[in-house]
Amino acid sequence: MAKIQTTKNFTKKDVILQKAATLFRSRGYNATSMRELAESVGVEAPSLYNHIGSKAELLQAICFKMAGIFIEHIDSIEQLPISNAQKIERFIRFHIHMMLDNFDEVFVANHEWKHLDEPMLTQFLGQRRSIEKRLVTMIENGIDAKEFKKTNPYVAVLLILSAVRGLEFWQRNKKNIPPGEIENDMVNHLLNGIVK
Amino acid sequence: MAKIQTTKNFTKKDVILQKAATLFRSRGYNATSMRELAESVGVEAPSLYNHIGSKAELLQAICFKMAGIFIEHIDSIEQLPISNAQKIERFIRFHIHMMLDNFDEVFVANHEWKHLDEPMLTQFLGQRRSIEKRLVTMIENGIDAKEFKKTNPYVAVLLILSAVRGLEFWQRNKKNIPPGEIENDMVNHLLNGIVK
DNA sequence: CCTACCGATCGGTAGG
DNA sequence: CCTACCGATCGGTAGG
Repeated sequence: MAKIQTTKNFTKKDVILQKAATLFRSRGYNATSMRELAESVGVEAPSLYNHIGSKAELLQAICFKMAGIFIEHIDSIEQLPISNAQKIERFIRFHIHMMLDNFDEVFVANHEWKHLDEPMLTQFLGQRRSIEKRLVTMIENGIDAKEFKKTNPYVAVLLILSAVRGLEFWQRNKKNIPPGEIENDMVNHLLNGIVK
Repeated sequence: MAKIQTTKNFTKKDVILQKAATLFRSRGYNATSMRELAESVGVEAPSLYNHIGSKAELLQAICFKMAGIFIEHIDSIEQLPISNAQKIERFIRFHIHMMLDNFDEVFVANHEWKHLDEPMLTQFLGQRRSIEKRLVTMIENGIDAKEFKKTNPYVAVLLILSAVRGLEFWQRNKKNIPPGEIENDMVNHLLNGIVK
């Protein structure tokens, strides 16, 4: 029996979505033309519309796919029988892995969502706020349980999310530091600080 | 002798620049049309060109003005007779104040710089890298002086810069927390962590 | 999947 | 500072 060929299990739509993520990330949503996208896919611009409905639809697909992945991860974390500090640490590590492994898509969801049309814009912001709220609750619970110092939980969550998001810039600099070292240094910094 | 009127010491160009910063921040550089900008200034689009050279020039002015302010601040900090940890703390507080007081312009310099034309793009990235390098040196010196824990100094600098930049999102949420509390909580988190 | 082409909108200029 | 208008480019459609 021959081995089943799984290498090219991507539909044309998948390819378009992936190329769109790369272009939206590097040039921005508005600055990316459908002609550029078509060229990067290897067809003429009108041919794209045999696989997709519109440019806006591509942005929506990317943003909601990423939001869904984060929500799913928080769902799973919340049910674990571990301390709040450990939950936050898990989330930070997951977020870092997402940044490193799905750079283009996470970047687009983080920066280009503002070009979503209504009502998706409102819906997306609602999902993001929900993620933030659930993290805030973890911090609050951790403060109550004396795991964390007293601090404003919203400030802490925003600081953590933004700090990890900073790995965007890393991709450009590309210092050759092993990813594991980056991850551990960031987790230590965000949980325990850098001052001796 | 009448009191000299200083209230409206802004040139039309200043007004245009300020409105441009607000629009570029909220809608993005490419998504902002000169017609929108004109309307927000209160003239017809072609009239803008009596005061400015091009749309690209507006973006340049904003980006390099911000870069200049940060470079100037680091110049002053480097010469102070204080510890490296204190220098980093000063920079963090300065950065926070910039985020809170010059939100639109800092945001544009942080996010829309990628739409700069060459050779300004290269020049801007050079200035930014220079700022990062000088902060890295402060962290390195602090590690050598046993003020900071051993950690990758590039990771630490990127984490700090990105974390403070996260105040962008704050503006949207607008929880009513006094700015002083935000500032102190962030400084403590970035220097000493949140775990007890 | 292509060629041909659309209406809309863009940044910017001419001329006064 | 305006009206009138330009060439270029955009997202997307028609028709095959």
